[in-house]
Amino acid sequence: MEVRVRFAPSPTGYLHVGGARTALFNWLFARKHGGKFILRIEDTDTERSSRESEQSIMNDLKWLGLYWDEGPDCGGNYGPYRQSERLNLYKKYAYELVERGHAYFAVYDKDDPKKLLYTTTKEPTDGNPFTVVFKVPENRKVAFQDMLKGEIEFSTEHMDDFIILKSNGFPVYNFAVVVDDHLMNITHVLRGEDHISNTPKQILLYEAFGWTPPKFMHIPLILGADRTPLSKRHGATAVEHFRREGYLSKALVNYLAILGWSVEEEIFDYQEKIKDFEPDQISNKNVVFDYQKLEWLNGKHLRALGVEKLESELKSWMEFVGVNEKIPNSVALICREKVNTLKQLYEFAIPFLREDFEYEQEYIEKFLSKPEAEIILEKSLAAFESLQTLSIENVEQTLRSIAAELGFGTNKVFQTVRGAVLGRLVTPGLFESITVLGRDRTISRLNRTLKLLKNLRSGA
RNA sequence: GCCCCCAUCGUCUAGCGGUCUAGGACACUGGCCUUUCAAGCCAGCGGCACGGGUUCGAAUCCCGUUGGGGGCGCCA
Repeated sequence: MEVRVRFAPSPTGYLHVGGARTALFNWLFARKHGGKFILRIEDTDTERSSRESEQSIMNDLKWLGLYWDEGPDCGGNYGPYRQSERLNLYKKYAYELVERGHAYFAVYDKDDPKKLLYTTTKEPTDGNPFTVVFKVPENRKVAFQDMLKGEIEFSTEHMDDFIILKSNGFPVYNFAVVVDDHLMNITHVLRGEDHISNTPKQILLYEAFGWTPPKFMHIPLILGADRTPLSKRHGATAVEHFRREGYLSKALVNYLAILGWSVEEEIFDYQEKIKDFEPDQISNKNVVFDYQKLEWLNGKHLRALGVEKLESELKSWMEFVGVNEKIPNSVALICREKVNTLKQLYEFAIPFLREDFEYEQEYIEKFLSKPEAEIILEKSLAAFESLQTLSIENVEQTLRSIAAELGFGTNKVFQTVRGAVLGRLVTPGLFESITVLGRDRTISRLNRTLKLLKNLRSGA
């Protein structure tokens, strides 16, 4: 039988990392088994659902590379894939349950909807609002095999009858999932652990219909550093935020995969990990989201990128955040050695992009204003003017001999020059930086700094 | 309150009764490298929640306690 799994977000906000992880595991499972990954939008909460949120969730999923085979945008043989478009189905099946004696109508006072008037098994026609309520069998054990946690058993003595169809005609979550998962031929339900206690209710519904339930797997939740549910208080949770901050989607997915899943080599491309994915290898305890490890991992991915890939990642990130600038590959290549995200890389590259870069106050105080600065810069200027082409080797040789000639430490000379050509004290390697800037720009920057130095003198 | 799930370094984990003086990764600390900052390499710090069993032997099995998480909606 073909494996069919689904990711079923409710479009009430952004895609957060928890949802992304659930989606990833479903995607991995489908791909591993050559099955289908379905996207279903659970928009039965008319108050909170929105099309904007649905769209942003789909955008984020695509950015992560978690493409679906069937969904509201691309269709499929089991549509519609938006629950709000399946209302007739839910009504039909809810009424069928009433006919079979597993459910009943609950009628409320139209002036006081909280007040239950009576229950009946005939569709009410008195104009009062009514719901369809599932009748939970008394004193039954409901058990299921969870793919991660083994057998889980509940007793119906702790369960009350529950509404399956609201008075506005919309289904309630527990009912809609069952109808949809069955009708869409879902074989495996991989979802968050917060759904464990919903499972017995759903199984009762499958039984009432005489349907076979899918296999269930409940994935542990992601927590913040203080072990409370991950929220904005702990930092970012939205996938889009990480994108904005300059994380690579491959790195984010890699981190999400590794979070609770132990593998020999931690750094990988999830596309190549499909064959190794075994859902029962996932840890069965809640995990704490570690921002530092994510950043470390992103740095690893960033530095491993090929030149063209680095260029295109940088370009699409800048488009995404609305930065209008062109970073030459030569600059990107030397900057990425020092940073972990595209955003950090961009900020590191700024002094290379603008001739009117600013000087850090610390540079001026600690180096430019020192008496030795002028001679260092003038010597450097003269040296670079006499060089035709720059290479890392001859730049290094040039600067070292200036230090030797003047009898200054290399640190003093290098830092003075570094600030003179880039305005900052923390930059990529000096020799690489100067080589990338090229002879002319290096000379004009040295001149500019020398002019500043003189202004400083006369002003003082 | 009731029901369910979970429990190894700060964090993510390896471990599935003896090979564990508990291994790895991130973080942290120190060293090397060195032109700043990183990267890289090396070293160090640091843990089986507690109490009972079972067993010749327990991080590993059982029970309890404690702790954390989830659920108990005309939310999903």
